[in-house]
Amino acid sequence: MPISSEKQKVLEKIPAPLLRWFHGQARQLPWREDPTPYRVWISEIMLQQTRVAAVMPYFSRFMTALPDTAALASADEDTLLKLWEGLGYYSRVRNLQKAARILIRQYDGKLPPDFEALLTLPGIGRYTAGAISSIAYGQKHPAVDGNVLRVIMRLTDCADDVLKDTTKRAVENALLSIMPEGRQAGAFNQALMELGALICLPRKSASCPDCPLQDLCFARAAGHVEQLPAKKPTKARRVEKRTVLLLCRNTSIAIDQRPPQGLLAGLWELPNYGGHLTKKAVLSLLTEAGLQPASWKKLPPARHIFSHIEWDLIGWRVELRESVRELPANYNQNPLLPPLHWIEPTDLKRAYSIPSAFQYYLPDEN
DNA sequence: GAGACGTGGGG
DNA sequence: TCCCCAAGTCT
Repeated sequence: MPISSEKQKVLEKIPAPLLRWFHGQARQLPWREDPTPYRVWISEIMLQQTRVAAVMPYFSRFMTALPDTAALASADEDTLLKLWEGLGYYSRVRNLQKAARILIRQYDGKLPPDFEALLTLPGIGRYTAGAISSIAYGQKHPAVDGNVLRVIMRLTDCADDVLKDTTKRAVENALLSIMPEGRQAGAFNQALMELGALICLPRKSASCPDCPLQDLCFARAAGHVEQLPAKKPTKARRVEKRTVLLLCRNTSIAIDQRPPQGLLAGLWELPNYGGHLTKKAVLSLLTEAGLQPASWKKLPPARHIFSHIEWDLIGWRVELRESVRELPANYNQNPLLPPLHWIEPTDLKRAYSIPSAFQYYLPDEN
């Protein structure tokens, strides 16, 4: 039992000062202006593991391009990925469309108000289902994200591992018993998150003197604020050496499309290979594919950090012979070289989604 | 339960 | 430079 009855009593004192603070200090955010179910849904998906500042431009653009579930359900893959390019966790946008198609088929194109029904939709887990049902529909259901976890673990001076599902469930239960009904349910959830985002910040960044709940906070009283929330240490990410090729032919460059599953699924990329390839190795690769290098330039090394992988990158810029107008018919039979698409750099920006992992080797903008 | 899944900002 | 982390979900 992570939260004693004594602490549960204190939690009961939270809603009033918290809501008062929220109504005075809440940020004006695009999705708060007109919190329709669709807008709340899209914003919540974008906000998963992603900062408000990063989401802002994506949200407006997305809402303009795909203003409702019908538009989302019928959007083509390229449009979808382009709208998400740079946001990361690309399965989110695929799930968004899967869910939209389900909504069209089963729910008259609308988000259902019930937590349980929302939970069945792809991409919607307990947090998001709680957020949509409370914010858009005024249903009394908690929405426990990283902010809320931090706030509650501190208020109750609880050192349970917040990465554990049982901890999250316990917090949901504690909140369910103290949160208000109706319209205020959504405000309460947002207020908790807002407090975590603006005041009850991680580690040394916490601004306890500004906190509307400072007098109710057990961690503050015990001097434990900086140590909470507790998390099991993260495992080191694995390092992968890769070699990126910037292949140029006249004004065009070569890109290929990543497989539909896994890391950066379906996004476009510069051709790249495991390991750090020597010039000789790249030469034999290209020669086997029937391509004729004319000039070479070694590009500076770069490091790209994903959540679970680290790419240790080197790159080669290879100018192909202009005389090679047509690619050899067998080039895409070469298992070493993926099917290449030769495109103008301006078209790349216009129509293809490229993960930021390749930014270091993309031709300069101008 | 643990690992896959991105990116960029801030201390 | 390095490390933490941000409105999580799926397998």
